[in-house]
Amino acid sequence: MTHDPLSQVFSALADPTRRAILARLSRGEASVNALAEPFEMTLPAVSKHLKVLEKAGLISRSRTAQWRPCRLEGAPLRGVAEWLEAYRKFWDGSFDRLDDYLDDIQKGDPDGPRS
Amino acid sequence: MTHDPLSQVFSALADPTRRAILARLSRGEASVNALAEPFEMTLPAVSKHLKVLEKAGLISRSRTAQWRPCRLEGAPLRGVAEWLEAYRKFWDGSFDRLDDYLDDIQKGDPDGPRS
DNA sequence: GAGATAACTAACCTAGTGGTTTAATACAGA
DNA sequence: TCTGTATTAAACCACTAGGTTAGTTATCTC
Repeated sequence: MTHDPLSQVFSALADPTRRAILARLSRGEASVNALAEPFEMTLPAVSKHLKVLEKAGLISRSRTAQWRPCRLEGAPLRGVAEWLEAYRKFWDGSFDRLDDYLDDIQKGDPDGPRS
Repeated sequence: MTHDPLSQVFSALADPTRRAILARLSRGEASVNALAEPFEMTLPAVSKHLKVLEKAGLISRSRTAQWRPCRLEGAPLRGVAEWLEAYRKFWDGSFDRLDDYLDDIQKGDPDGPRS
């Protein structure tokens, strides 16, 4: 895997188990055991997922006795949001009519539909 | 690996070459050769990246003679935006985190912070 | 100190990814 | 029909990812 930050974040999010972990953490800190409970897989597997999330900056871990509670860190998602914003016009329905209009008046544009 | 749509989209976006291809396509349709030109890698490698993007629904391909022009399809990004929106309060400083957090606790939604 | 509990590491397996080279396919034009 | 161009397919390789089991470390409690 390429290790530029955005790629790491996208890669971390490309797994439903890890997204479920983030969803759980969005409701508050949780221990590894608590996070692993809903899944069929073993604890080391969950531990690996957590390491992926941690390397992407999406979670942080503190230490309380033998527990290492995980906390959601949303900051990397800002990069995703910024990347996504550049493409908003390609998926946001409220732009559809504008796109149609531009397509209409730009028929035959050699550089493409929206150059 | 996982074949749920959102995972496929995130996975497709987790590669800088593929994101660069999307950036290029955001300025209009392009042939495979044109898309491959900025990269060091061989043409079959680019062709594979395009296949990944196509399976994720992020591009479509038409046929004009021996050319297979690619076009950006933004629809799958809406799913990303919706997923991301649920976490906005964790990265957008303009949100009042405590209020949102309390709202979510009261809803007791198990699937995510705001879904 | 002796368990019990929480979490991690190590070693391993299978399958997938990203790249290559070489060969095949599809089409345009002379 | 032959040739050049655009693109994909096949076979292969090194590396990574996601999972397992078994063993280790850290800490609490008795």
